[in-house]
Amino acid sequence: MSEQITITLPDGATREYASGVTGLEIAESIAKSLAKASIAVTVNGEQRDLCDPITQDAQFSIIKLDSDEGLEIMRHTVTAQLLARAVKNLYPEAKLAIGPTIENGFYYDVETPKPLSEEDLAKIEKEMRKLKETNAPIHKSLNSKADTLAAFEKRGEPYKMDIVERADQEDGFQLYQQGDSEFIDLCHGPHLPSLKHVGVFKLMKVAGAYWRGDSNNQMLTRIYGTAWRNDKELKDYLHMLEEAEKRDHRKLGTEMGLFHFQPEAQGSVFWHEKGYLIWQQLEQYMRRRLTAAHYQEVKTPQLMHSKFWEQSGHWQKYREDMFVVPDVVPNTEEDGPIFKEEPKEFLALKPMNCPAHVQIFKQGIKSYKDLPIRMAEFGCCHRNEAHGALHGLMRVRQFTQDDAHIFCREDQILEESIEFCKLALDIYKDLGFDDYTVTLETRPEQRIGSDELWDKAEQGLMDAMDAIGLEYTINEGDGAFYGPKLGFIIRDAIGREWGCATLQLDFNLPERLDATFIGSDGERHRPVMLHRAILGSIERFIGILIENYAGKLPLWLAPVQCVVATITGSADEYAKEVHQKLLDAGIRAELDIRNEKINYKVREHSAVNKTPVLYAIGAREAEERTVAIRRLGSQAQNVEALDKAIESLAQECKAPY
RNA sequence: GCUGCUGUAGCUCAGUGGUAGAGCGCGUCAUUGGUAAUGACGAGGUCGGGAGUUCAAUUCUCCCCAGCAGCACCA
Repeated sequence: MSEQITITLPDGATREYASGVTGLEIAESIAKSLAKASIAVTVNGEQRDLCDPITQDAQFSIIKLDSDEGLEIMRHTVTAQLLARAVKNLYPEAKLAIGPTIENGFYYDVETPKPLSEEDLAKIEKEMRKLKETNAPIHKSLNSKADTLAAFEKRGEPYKMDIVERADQEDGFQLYQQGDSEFIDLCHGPHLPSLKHVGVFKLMKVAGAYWRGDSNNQMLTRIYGTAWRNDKELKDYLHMLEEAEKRDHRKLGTEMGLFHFQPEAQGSVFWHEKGYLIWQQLEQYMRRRLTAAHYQEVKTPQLMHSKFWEQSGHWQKYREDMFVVPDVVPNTEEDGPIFKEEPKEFLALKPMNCPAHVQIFKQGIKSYKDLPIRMAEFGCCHRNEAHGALHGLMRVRQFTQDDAHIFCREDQILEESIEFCKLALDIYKDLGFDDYTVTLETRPEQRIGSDELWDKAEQGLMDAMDAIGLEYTINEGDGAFYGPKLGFIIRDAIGREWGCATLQLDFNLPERLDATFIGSDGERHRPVMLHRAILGSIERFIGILIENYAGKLPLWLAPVQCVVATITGSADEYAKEVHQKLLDAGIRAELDIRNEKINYKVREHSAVNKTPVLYAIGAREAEERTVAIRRLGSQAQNVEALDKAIESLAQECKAPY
């Protein structure tokens, strides 16, 4: 086989090699040092092992550990080779499932007779280090389905066998092996050529996970770990984790006295006055934006009869997430049953606002000239979320959506979608989020409506995106049961992503609930419904804001914008006057004339309460009618004349819209 | 809902088979101070709930409940 192939390097240079040349050989032919640093290669856009033969002309590049791909390959090797083997060494009866890489690390799912706990991690980690010390080379073999199954059967690995059995291919199964050890792992690769390329790693935690992600299946132990090129990278990462923990809105919310939860109302928020001030600022800001965008605000019932939800389809498709209330007078006898009679009629708390909005639309006769109707509601919804899903403000059972439904003609979809996207992005900018991605989520298995309607709906959203030039990725099967949706995902200050805004195109509900308008032809037509939200849930969005700003909210959102703190009791009277002037100027201000030192007050209002502005008032300020201004996060003190200071602060406290 | 871990003062957490401790916070007093914790004293707890083992349980066992992490789900 002396056929020649042409290899094109990233810089465009080409080189000739005999067919069957390996990535390692190519690297060696370029430079010995390069070969040493290589851990894998990319051949025509596909990652391959260094030892894979290349048999046709190819675009070729070398992957080193210093690239993102290289780091991911290293993590992959750490989990599949070190972690998996360490577990098998320590617990020979363990069964291996899968071990992929994830953001910042990796995990491996294993089944052990006794679930592993965090205490086992140190032992496993030690074993991993021992294995790494061997610096063993990693070999790969290609195997037929039968041989692969036999190999895993011999080792008692039912999960691996399941993966192989479900695979489409008949051969070419890649098995990786360290040196001459008995241990093998199935992997699509590539892997490091040798364990000596492994950097630093740390096992983080264990958690339960279902085999194949299906809650009907066996629960496995998932071992999480992280791996980096060197100690510094690991340290930085651990530091970032600490930072995320510090920003936890549950912790900050408690410290700042914003809200609390208690067991009798799990998943529902007790908003304290300060937390509710944030809420009101946000809600009022949204209301101003919606009004300016020609939305009309409405309010609809919490409790509605099951017949209503049957019509909307929620009773059939969504009932397990709904709170259902029997329409029966409860029994008041002591120790008696709660209900004397078997309830026959049921009401349900609304989990969504849309069907109610259709009812408002249906009152009276609508003309094509009335459309679009943009109906908004800060709608309080209840959903019976699984206990384990509840998480602070991020996932609650009672939440308020900044919801709206746009009833329009088909010819108005494009413009309405475009206007919505512009509005959403502009609002995010005001709220401090500039970084976002967009997804299109298509028809799920559980759905109502014909395939033709779904085709039309999905196409409609794609057209709108194309018209604005917004890039999007498609998530198959993630749509709502009544229509496809567009999702806006914002990225916060420490790089975490949150799905918030959504635009859902719905041809189904108007039909189900028989909403019509009279067209220019005098005939009845179906309106299209665009379900849309920008914040998503106000509760959750406040949680995101708190974490994004680490509690240091921008002035216009801060529950207390300015604290007037006295240095000495002799300044109390003047401080009271300053406080009143701030209130008169519409600034949310507090007065602190406690018998405490200024150091104490500064710490409390800054570090604990995160108040953006502090006016320190001593005898000097009272004498000169000034204020000493201190900003959150700064040591600087600015002395300004009282009236001037308040005037500019009032200006600064204005909401962005 | 599933798996694992946790539950002690308002908060953060020590601790023990013989009914409990710290720091912060809170209250009182002293202190009137100049920018990220002034000092002293004091009050405050059926040790998540129930059952069991035991002479004795906050401690050990079991069952519930709740919280946390992850899974599944999702705004």
